[in-house]
Amino acid sequence: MSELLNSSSSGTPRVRFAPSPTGFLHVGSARTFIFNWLYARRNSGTMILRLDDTDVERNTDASVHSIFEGLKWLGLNWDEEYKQSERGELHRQMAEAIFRKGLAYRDFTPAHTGDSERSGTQGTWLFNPGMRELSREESDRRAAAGEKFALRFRVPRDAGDVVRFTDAVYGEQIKAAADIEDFALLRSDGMPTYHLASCADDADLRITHIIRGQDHLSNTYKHVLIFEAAGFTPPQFAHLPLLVAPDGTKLSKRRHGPVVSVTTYRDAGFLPEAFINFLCLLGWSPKDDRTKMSRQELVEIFSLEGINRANAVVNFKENASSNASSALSTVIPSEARDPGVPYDEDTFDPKALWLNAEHIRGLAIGDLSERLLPIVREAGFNVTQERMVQITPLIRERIKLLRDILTAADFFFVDQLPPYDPAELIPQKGDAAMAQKVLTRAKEVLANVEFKHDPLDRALRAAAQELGLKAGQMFQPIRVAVCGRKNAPPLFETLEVLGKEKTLDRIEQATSRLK
RNA sequence: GUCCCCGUCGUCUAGCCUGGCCUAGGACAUCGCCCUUUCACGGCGGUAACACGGGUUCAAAUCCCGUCGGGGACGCCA
Repeated sequence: MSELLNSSSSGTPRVRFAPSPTGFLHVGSARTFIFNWLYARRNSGTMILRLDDTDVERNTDASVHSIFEGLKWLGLNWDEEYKQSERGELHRQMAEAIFRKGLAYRDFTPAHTGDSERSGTQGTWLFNPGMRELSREESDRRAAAGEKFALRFRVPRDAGDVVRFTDAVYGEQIKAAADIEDFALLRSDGMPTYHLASCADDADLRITHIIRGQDHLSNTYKHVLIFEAAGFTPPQFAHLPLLVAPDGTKLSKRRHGPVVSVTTYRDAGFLPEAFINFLCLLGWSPKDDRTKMSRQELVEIFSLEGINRANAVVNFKENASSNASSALSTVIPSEARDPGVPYDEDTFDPKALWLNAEHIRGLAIGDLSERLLPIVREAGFNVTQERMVQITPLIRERIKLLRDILTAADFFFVDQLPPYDPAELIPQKGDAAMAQKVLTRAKEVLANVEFKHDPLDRALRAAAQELGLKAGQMFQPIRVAVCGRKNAPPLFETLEVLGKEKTLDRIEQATSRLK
């Protein structure tokens, strides 16, 4: 019944992402943003970004940058933006209103006292003795005398009192008021706490759906209390299962390293759309067999019903991440990083990698080459756009991360091939002499053939037959001579793109290496 | 310690609400085969899960209870 009233009266949804800028944007936060965004876009709603910067001590500009940077990369936008620190007046007004109704009281207990006694005490702390019962007169007198106090919510204490709400994901939630402590609304310096500020803003901004991490599920009882005390109907809640590390604990930068930071994925060469796709599949399902989905597709099919309740593991390699890439701390701007330190593919969740490769394969050549070009140039190679367009089709199905272009197509970019083991030139069931014979013949043949796929194909196959070799035995030495390794794109296409001059030059060099 | 949440292949998940169509489906990873000039892509196939114990029922992954396991919250942090 209440659900009906709520949804019919709320009009278009208004959702918000409210990070506290105390660190880089991490993957869990990004997912929360995405789910909110998807919900807003799906239902023609409004997406609001609110910086919950109430904690002056811990907020940093760098963190705000990191959040914006991450969201920008993901291509996620928002319609309204607020800073909680600029809305203090609103928060105090709500506190005042609650206090005047007698639903909050002043607590003159000095701050930071409960720490040690709490751990020693059996059972839950509920309130500081003596404060909840203080008469209004005495409370006013002490406040007027300038005594510092925190404002606490007067949680109902009658037997049988309960707080309840319906969560779109976790269903009916009921908790005995006796299990909720008298939480603070205002600190003794007059600043609002998170609970108060958050609720005041959510009410003021007419937020209709609060979609956030499940770590807030038990805070929600307090929020319901605040909303109701201030005379507002609480919004709808939808709590998301947490993203956890392979060890089952909440993702944290300290413990798990850069794999929890969004910019790490960007710098490693993930496609934003693939990364979004991956994140969506953690804790949400389209309920059919689809896995690869475009942003548009996600907007079309996203719904709160598809969210599940169990925590989802981001299956990265813990050791690899903390050792191999600790130097790549995401706090350091990308320019400052050592480009020589490669991202280890093994650190990432294999499904993220696969999805990325899947999205890469789905990209048009022009699009992909445009994304590849800056990476290649940043690595110090001089490559034209035209050339990149030629190379791209040869590696599109061979890379998982954009940065893989650097290792997959290196031989196109350099003048001189890095040293390789001449033994690689020797074909299957052959010897150095055979390799020598192949390369010598190849040189002659290639000197007089048009460097296009079909003529190359015909000429080299014919040469193989002449020499009494299998095609593979013919191609392998040439491939290694030209690419510097056995595993490479198809030979004829490669030769065509590489050109006659470089090809002949490299074969020449290979023959001398064989000696 | 108190309260809350969760528990299907190694991982992400479908199925659970509305018991039978589930000898539990898909995807990634892994293994094998095929395709093939290498690699990759692609195709085909294999290994692999209802945490456990009790109920209820003709019938339980699905409903109930308990146990165990995991996670989260209990701040004048957010």
